[in-house]
Parts: sequence; C-alpha cells; structure tokens
Amino acid sequence: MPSTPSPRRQTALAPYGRVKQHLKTELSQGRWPPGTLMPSESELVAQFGVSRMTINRALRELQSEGLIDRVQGVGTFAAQPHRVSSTLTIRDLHEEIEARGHRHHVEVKLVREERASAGLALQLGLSLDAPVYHSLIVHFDNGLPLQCEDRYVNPAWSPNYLSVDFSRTTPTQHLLEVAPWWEAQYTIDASTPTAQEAELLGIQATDPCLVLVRRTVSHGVAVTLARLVHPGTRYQLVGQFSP
Amino acid sequence: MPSTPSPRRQTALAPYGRVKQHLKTELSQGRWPPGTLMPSESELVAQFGVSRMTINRALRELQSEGLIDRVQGVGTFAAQPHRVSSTLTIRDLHEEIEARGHRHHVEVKLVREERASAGLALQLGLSLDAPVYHSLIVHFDNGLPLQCEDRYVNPAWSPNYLSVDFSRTTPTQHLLEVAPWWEAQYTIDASTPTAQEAELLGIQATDPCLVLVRRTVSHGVAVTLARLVHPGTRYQLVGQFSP
DNA sequence: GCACTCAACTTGTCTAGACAAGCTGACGCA
DNA sequence: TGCGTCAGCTTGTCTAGACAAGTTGAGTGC
Repeated sequence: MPSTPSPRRQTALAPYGRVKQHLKTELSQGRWPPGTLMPSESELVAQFGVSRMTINRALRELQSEGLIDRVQGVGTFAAQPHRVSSTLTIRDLHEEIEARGHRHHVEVKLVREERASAGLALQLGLSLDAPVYHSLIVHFDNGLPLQCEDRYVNPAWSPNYLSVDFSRTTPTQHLLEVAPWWEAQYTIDASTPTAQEAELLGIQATDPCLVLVRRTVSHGVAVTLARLVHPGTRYQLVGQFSP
Repeated sequence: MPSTPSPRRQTALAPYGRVKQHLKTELSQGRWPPGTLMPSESELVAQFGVSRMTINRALRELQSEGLIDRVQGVGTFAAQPHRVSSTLTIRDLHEEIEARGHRHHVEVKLVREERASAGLALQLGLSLDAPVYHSLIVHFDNGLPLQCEDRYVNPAWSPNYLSVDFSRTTPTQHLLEVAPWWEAQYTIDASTPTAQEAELLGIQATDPCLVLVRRTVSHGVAVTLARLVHPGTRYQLVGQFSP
C-alpha cells in the first residue's frame, strides 16, 4: 500500500449523497423506529450546512426508495417495515443462457397462422376466427431442453412474424423490436406439462413444471400471449431484495 | 355532463410533471427510437419556458424509471427496449388472504429448539450443533391448506421466538418487527412435496408444488431460512410490469 | 364547553445563476 | 499524416430565496 492519504472513495460523494447515506445508515441502525418523526428539512439544513434544495433532494430520493414517508404540512417519518416485495427479473432466455456461458439453441416445432378460438380472441382482443400467429419453440441449454415456448401473436403487431428466423432471433427479441413499449401481466404456477410438452421437454407427464403465462399489451392493444413451461428440476427463478 | 370548463385533472400537474408526462408520451409514440439523441436540457428549457432545474428534475426522474439514459458531456438518449423484468410482490400470506376477503388461520405443527445441521449452520452462519429455532406451520385459506411454512430462525435475532403465539402473529410479521431492515435472496421452483408436506397440505406426493425458498439477512447476519411450499393447483404468483 | 381563526410550522415546487466535470470535433502544429 | 490543444457543447450539482399548500395547536369569542 502506498502512503497516499487515501482518496476515501473513487469519487467523493456529492453533498446530497452524503446526506442520503447518513440518513440511511442511521435508519438502518434504528435511530428512528418505523413511524416515528424524523428531523425536518430545516433541521437537516442546519445540521449539514447545505441548502434546503440539497436536503430536499436527498429526502425525495429516500422516499422514492420507500425508506421514508413524507407528509406535507406534517413532517418526515421513518417508513414502516418493508413489504416483502422484490424485483424479479425475467430475462430473455437467450441472454440468460449465454450469460451463464452456456450454449443456446432452439428447435422450431411450429410456426403458422391459425384461427382464434373464443378464449384466445378474448385474450388478444381479436374477433372469433380472426387470423392469429402461433409458434411453438423449444429452447435448449447446452443441448438440454429448458423451456417450451407456446406463443400466440396478434398479427396487427407483427405482420411478418411467420417469416422471422427464430433460430437467430427469439420471439421475445423480435417482439421487443416491434413493440418496444408495453406492459405485461403474468402468473407463475407449478403444474404438470401437457403430453406434448412432456415429450418436447423429454420429461415425464407427471414431472412438476414451472409455468409462466404472460400477456403483453402495448398501447392498450394485446401483442402476445405466451405460455412458458420449464422442467421444475432444471429451472428456477432467482430474485433478491435489498432496501 | 355539466358545461363547466372541466378542471383538467384533480390537480393541475406541476411543471416538472408536465414535462415528464410530455416526454413519456412522445417516447411511447416512438418519437425518439431507442438509442437516439433526445433534446438537451437547454432546448427543453426554451421549449417549455421553465428553468433548467425543473427540466433537470423531470429528466432525472425519467432516468431513474429507466426510460432514458443520460451521459454527462454527451446528452440524453432514449433507453433501449425494456428489460423483461418486473416487480414481483410476495406479500405476507395473512395479508394476502385477508385482502381477498377470505378467512386465514394456521395450524402450528411444531415449534422447538433444535441443533443446527452442517448445511443449516452454514446457511444461518451458526456453528455446528448450535441451537436453532424451528417452526412448521400450515396456513389455510378458507379452511383449505395453502402453504406449508418450514422455517429456521437464528435465535440471536429472536430469543423469544418459541413463545410467540403464531395463531395471532405470523412468523413473517414477528420477524419484521424484530429485524425491520433486511435483505433477502429467494428462489422459486416447481417440485414435488415431501411426504410430510403432502400430508399436511392434503395432496398427493406426486402433485406439483410451487416452492419458494428464502434466506433473509440483516446487517450481514442471517435471520431466517424459510421453505414455503404451495399446492400448484391452489396458488400462483401474479405480477405485472408497466413502464 | 364548543367552534372558529390564525400563526407557525411542515413539505412541495420553482427560479436564476453559478461552477464543475466530461465529451467531441475543429484547429493548428510538427 | 498524426497528434495535442482547446472552445463549446453536454450533464451534474449546489445555492439562496421565494411562494404555495397542507397541518397543527394555541388562543379567542361565543
């Protein structure tokens, strides 16, 4: 170690960052139990010797992180214990597999136009028997089937979906290009695969699977409905939460 | 409809909010394709007739929402299509069931002190054969078993864990009080229950289950390790993503 | 005792200006 | 040609002051 006076961090934290850090530390040490009143902005101004806008920014960011609650006219309060919630990242499977350093390839089992059934028409906002694109693709991780992707696509969003080369572009990647702005609802449950899925995944029909169903909407119009089936023994979702 | 001049919204949006809203709308309409350069702060100042700090706040918040990328010295860019990620909220089961308007009750199958096995000692940061608290509780939704909660607790965090009345307070609630600040990692997968779990949940040993394993750490010290088993047919996780 | 008023506090927001720090491209020099 | 310098752009941050809007509690009048 050289005897330089050690530059603290890579870069000295900006004042608003110092205030934030300081409050975070004290909060985590229980200085203000959940629900109790914390110092007002003007008190912090006096304590830290910075302007009110700087304090305000620090507090506003702590609020957006859910660490404090602020009420106009009343004060700033330490937030109640965190909800047990977290960010679950569901990455594009291609990216996820490559990130692991594994090899990813797909087998396209089916890509064709079909007629929408009643349920499907409802989900995708189409009329009954309207044309809809249907793809069935199996994703492999180092040669082992990891996901069965059964997907219906609204032709209005991707007229050329049937001619996409899915061995080079995953449907997810393609749809992200076509509709970069969207919202989605999904459900995750555990169930057994259909007979076809079991065969495609090379598992028994009784083996538990992690099933993710996702419906994607862009500008209020349904884009796609996907059912992603994973062998329970080979795939798990991982998440983490930190304050 | 009365012929009043319609007060727009409940409250007129503050200037920074108007700027944000405006940019969001144009972004979602593809005015700036992902990766392209957006107007600079000074251009927006001229366009909206507000001060730079106001523009800056709008842009800073859009950045924290992941909608734009900003590079000092270069400019502001429309962000790449969203990662397929979302917020998954795992609420306390008691809250979740009551929120549905259902009745929640538990059966406490086991609460006792045990000696830590090698694996458990590692996970909880204890020494081998150190005392550890173990609880096994089944949660019911309207009388139907919904979750089997198998939990180990570090006695250092909750010395009186064994004397908590879990028919009134769920372990999650209790631990949130004891350690309001924590981080957690979890995994979700699909598998079959153990024989004991199958019996407690009233299902077949071959029925698929959604299994959530969560390890919670507070201030660098492990608090608890929980295995939550849900019948796949009765329970699913629901999430959503919106930009 | 009750209801009302209002001063004093809180947070929410905006402004105009300032300086720092980082990037880029044009320019000039060898 | 190749390289270094630097003006001119960008974002990042801070300041001191101002006004708005919401809450609270003390005091006043009935």
